[in-house]
Amino acid sequence: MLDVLIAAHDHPTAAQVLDRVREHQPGIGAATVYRTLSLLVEAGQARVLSLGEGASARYDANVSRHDHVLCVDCGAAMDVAAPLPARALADMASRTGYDLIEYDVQFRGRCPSCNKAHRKQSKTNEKRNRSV
Amino acid sequence: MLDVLIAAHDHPTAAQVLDRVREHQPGIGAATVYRTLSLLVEAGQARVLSLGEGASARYDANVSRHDHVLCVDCGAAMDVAAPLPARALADMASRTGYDLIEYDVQFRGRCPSCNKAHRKQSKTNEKRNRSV
DNA sequence: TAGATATTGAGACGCAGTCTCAATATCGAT
DNA sequence: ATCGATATTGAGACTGCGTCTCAATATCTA
Repeated sequence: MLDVLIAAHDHPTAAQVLDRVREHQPGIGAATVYRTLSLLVEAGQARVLSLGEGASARYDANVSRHDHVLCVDCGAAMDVAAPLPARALADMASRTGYDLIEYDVQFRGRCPSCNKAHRKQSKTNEKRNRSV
Repeated sequence: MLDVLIAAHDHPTAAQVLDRVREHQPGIGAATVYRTLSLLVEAGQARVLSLGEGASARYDANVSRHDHVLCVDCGAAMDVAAPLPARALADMASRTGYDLIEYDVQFRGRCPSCNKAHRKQSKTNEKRNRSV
């Protein structure tokens, strides 16, 4: 199960993890997968990401500190590093009075392919913004 | 309704917004509030935040770019500014090939009061970590 | 082998949010 | 003012994600 997560570099949702695990182990129950996922997170073997508000939780086997770039159209997520200087963290802590544990930066934009589609879209169709 | 949001500085969830609106307008339906909230967001009058994975969406009338510090215990959120240098954004864009629209930084930690409670907790009870 | 304990899967459940649709309100023309 | 067209509303059904419950099964220990 961790293997599945490690093999996946697309930050799958729990549902996707479930599907993939089922390919190897057809009978497995959803509860088990959700449970195990939580255990992995608790044990520090995986992380949960909240990428975007309506979106469901996504899992990442990359446990080291890193950030994400997220495509607003297709939802693709990629890892990036955008470390804040240690000073910034310390400043933030003293400024807010919080005891800071971690942070991450989330960039939102359009991936190259969605970007292309988007330009075409808005050229042919300036006013209407939903549908097809 | 926007007034409610502007008056609220605690980044309320949709449900909280609903409650508060109902104080002034008892008969209002949930659908209307959710709808209006989405409209406000679409119109750029409000923002949605995804603070933490299991959490429900929270709304913020502060539309300018800013970041958040979030308490992992009580969920309190406060605004902070942690602007990235313009260079960093441009670098990130060229490095990833994404067309970046926005970003934000999310700090997680413990607010002063939860922090106090937490220390006391872990002193009296080092092994057990859940329950009372 | 027998009993105690832990893990599992099916399905019930809960919750946030969305959709549907009939009822009501608003607007515009006459 | 009156009528009809259009837009907005609220109640409640519905959906999807995730959790809880619980009986069945597996594992472990003596």
